[in-house]
Amino acid sequence: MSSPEYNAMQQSSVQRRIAHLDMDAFYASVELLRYPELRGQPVVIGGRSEHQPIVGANGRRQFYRLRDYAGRGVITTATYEARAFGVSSGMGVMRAAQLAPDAVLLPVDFDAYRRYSRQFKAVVAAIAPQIENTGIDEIYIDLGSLPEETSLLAQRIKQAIRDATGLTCSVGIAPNKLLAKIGSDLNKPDGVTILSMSDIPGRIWPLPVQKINGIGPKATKKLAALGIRTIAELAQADPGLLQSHFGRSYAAWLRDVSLGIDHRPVDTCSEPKSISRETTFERDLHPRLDRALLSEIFTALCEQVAADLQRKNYIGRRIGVKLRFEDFHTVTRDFTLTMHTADAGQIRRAARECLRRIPLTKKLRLLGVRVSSLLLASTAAEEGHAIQQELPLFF
DNA sequence: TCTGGGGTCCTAGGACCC
DNA sequence: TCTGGGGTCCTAGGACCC
Repeated sequence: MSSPEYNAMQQSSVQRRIAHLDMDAFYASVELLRYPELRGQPVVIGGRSEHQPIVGANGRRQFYRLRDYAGRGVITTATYEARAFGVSSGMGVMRAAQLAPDAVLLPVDFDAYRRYSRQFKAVVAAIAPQIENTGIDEIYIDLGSLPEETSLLAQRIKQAIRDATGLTCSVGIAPNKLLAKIGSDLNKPDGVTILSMSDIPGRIWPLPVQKINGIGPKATKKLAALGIRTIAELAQADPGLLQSHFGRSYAAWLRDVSLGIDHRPVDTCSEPKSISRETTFERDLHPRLDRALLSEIFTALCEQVAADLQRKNYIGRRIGVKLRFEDFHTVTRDFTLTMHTADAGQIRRAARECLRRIPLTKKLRLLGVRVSSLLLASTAAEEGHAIQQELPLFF
């Protein structure tokens, strides 16, 4: 790209000031508040739920170690000490146990993480109210309307979070979400990174393409096959080549992000699109021989989804199921009702119809139930939407 | 010793309608 | 026998994210 073209790109829109705030090793850090004696040790969160620490005869807590674990499950978070052994989130627990057998293993406690999540978001909102939720442990913040100098503002937000929760976070501040997100990762943990468009050649282009939010393992591999490994190489790539391998719209997006271009707004009021529950069985289940158990699990999932909908005040019209077979092949089916519902029985009947359309020839590993095409129940009532009534039992 | 659970967004074909 | 283009909804799958 020629320099005038590049300059034009930089000046093409009004400068925004957007922060991406990412809590450091969030789940693990919350656990360390509860078990401060583990600070400084390799600790991982994950696996199944039976690994609560026990209090020994001497009154001291006894923790499970990774080497004691057998079975399914993945690591959701690892402390930086555990990451030093090569353990990372998404990794199978058994694989992690090979890398760091002495690391402490703790079960996930989502209720606790959600409490801390609400707390840190409330703290930020008191300083900068324009917040987009993007996960339990991260947010985007639109700082545009605040007068304060950028680095002071970042430090003030970080300090307020630390005072209120005892937790640290990393912050990236940039003219758009793409760069803010990359920035928050550049100085982890407990860091602040401020980027402007003029930092792109020096600080963004040397990074590997997978640092871009939206370029995952598949795209990284395809790009590598074309000899493209860094964002600089992506920026220099022939647009025609990219288009022939990735299609027109993804190729155009790749080019934009390689130049640091991203016009997405900070979305401060998003509604959920779907609500689901799924479970991976402790052993693969046979569709016929384990039919009773499967049926029990299936009913429970439908009831949980219905309860989630009701608690969050949503009704949905599209009901879906997800099956994963022993070979990890995954299929989905869904069905659109004529009316919205949050009723467990209605959901179960529709989901049952979906299941009937899947040939069950292999053992099952996972079963899930999903409701989408959601509507806020209160809105629906005001606007007179039809809501599916419970049918008589004999129907 | 494989690979959790909760999501979002995109694509693509077919039905159906104008 | 062959002949449009566009829009929307439904469904299935897949990539990606935390």
